[in-house]
Amino acid sequence: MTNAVQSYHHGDLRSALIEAATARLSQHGVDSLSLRKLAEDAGVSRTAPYHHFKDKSALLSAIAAKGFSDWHSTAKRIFEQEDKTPQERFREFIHEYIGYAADNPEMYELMFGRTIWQNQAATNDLKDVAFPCFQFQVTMTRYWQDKGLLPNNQDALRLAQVTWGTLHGIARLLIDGIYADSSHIEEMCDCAADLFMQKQG
Amino acid sequence: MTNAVQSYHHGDLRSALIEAATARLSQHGVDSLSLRKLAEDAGVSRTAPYHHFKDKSALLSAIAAKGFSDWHSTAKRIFEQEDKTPQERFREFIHEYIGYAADNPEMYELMFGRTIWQNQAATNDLKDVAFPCFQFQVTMTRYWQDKGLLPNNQDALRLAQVTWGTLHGIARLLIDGIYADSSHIEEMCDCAADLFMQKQG
DNA sequence: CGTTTTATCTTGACAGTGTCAACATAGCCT
DNA sequence: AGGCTATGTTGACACTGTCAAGATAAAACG
Repeated sequence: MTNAVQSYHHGDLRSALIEAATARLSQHGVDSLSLRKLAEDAGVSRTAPYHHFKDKSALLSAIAAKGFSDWHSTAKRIFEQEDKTPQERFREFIHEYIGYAADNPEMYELMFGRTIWQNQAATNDLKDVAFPCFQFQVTMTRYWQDKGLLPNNQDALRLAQVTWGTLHGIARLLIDGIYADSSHIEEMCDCAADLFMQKQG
Repeated sequence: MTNAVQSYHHGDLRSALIEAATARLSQHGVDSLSLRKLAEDAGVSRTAPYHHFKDKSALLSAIAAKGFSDWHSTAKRIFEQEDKTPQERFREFIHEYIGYAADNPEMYELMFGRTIWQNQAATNDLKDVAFPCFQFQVTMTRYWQDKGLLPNNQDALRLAQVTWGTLHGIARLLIDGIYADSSHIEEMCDCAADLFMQKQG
């Protein structure tokens, strides 16, 4: 694609690396993602990436950051649909969340996996994108509490952690292939939604 | 410990490897767990482990199997306390589940992480121990439905997947350090329990 | 008992990996 | 024009999982 003249300086290696990494990620998974292969994909030597990313973790964080940015947009779009009832939006959000995870398992694994979060390894750039995304979960939760969909006697932050935890847990059970397969995704989502909104039937 | 005479044949290398691995696991994490180091710990050459485990994944599966076995016992013990009400046991189970994950993060990560489950990599030995453990979750769910703690209009399997998913998700958010820290574990557990048992107050 | 089979352990080797150090190039600024 | 700095290069190191081929000891068998 961007292969005009093979010059000493690549021109936009950083973007090329992220692009190559994203492609490889969705096809072969996060585990088979090596800096050396990415460098080769970009037509550059093994250690060139180190001039754009501190280490492998930093590259992965950059990819995940883009994922969070995308998901944040999707979440907002769903939440701000004025023509639908809060309950409709709530259900849609659940289905979309699980659907996103099921459709992009490797990206989800990267975004919410321990690889980039453990040992405080998360880049500041990553946190800057991810934290607002988490915060939005709390904002939505508070809204649904106000609308009477979720119990009002619970702290919004705790409730957000629990409801999000539920979605996260279901997503991971699906993705990791643990006692749940993708043939019953919709039923699981509905079951979760029903459970949250018990009082409202 | 088991270091009598340094003979050509170790004697019980398989157990020694699992023991060394379990120790290293809890201290340094699953990522820094190499067959070579384990072999060295056991005072044996690099490739000796291959006579007891097909590959690295098989060794990890063996460790996880022990974890499942232990957890299954704990779950049963909690569930079968005749002197406590179903509701008390339900709450205790939630707290114990999250507590186990928080106290043994590396073991939990191994047991429920993608490392040993992805690509159908799970050993039959592992499945033989893990599946009854999953099934027990369904059994308990059905019981709690009968006792009126959980909604009776839901399929037990789906409900088990959702409730377990919740615990799993909370555990992972905690372990991976994503927008939740260990200082509010109890509150999160209570919030989850309240949410599940809404109708019953 | 001696012999043979089998389980176990060894060294050697290979293809990978992330990452550092030292050096090369080229574009930019003064 | 000259130097600074961003970017790219090769070389090297320590580490990984895993296979192949040979060594040893214990167990099985005649």
